[in-house]
Amino acid sequence: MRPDLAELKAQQLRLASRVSLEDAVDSLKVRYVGGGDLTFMNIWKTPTQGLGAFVVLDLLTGEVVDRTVVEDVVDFPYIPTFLAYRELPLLVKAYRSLKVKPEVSLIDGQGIAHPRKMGIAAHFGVYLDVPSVGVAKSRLVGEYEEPSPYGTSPLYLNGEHIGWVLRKGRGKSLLFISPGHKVSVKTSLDIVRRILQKKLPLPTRLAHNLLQEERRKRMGKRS
DNA sequence: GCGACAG
DNA sequence: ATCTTGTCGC
Repeated sequence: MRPDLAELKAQQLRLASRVSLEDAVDSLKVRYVGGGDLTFMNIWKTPTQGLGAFVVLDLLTGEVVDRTVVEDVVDFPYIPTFLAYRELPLLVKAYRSLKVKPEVSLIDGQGIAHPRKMGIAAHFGVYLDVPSVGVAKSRLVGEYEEPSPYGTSPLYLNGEHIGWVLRKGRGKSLLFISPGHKVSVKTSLDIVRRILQKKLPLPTRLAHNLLQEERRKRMGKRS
């Protein structure tokens, strides 16, 4: 598959103009928070079989109220800044199969912390018109000062404050947080801080665990 | 031209 | 992202 990157770039710019950074969610009142993630049967191969998962957590009771795993062929390579074209279809499929929809979705990857302000979390939010937040384990773009242990520092892109870098614990594990859609820069951080567990927000971590579990089940049945 | 580059 | 558990070091 030879993607037309110039065309996709133009599409990202069009979508970026539709992002809203106004809060449709209140970080203190939000009850249902979702986490979405993907895994691949063989990441070295494209196309390959992929699994997508979504978990919805009820912050009031601490219980998981819904979770789904879906499967499909993924036929788009990983190209930096075009991650959504590889992962969004499965993520959307997983989201749509939920019975209980979250009020806000946390997506593995960047929100507006992207060269064209259209990371996968922003793309997801605009595409479905739902609130979303990007949570990445490493940097794509932006400048920041090293956060002190247990601290947070702003992430800037061309002088604009577009997200946060969070350091959990004394090691050097960082978390890059930015709004996707219908969430402000400030609220994106507040939501994540409310549910941070170890290194990742709990719903994201649960989706990740669910996928690893599901992945090895299916690997055994097919080789 | 060179390096950087989410998952 | 995957291969992979316990183990060494601050």
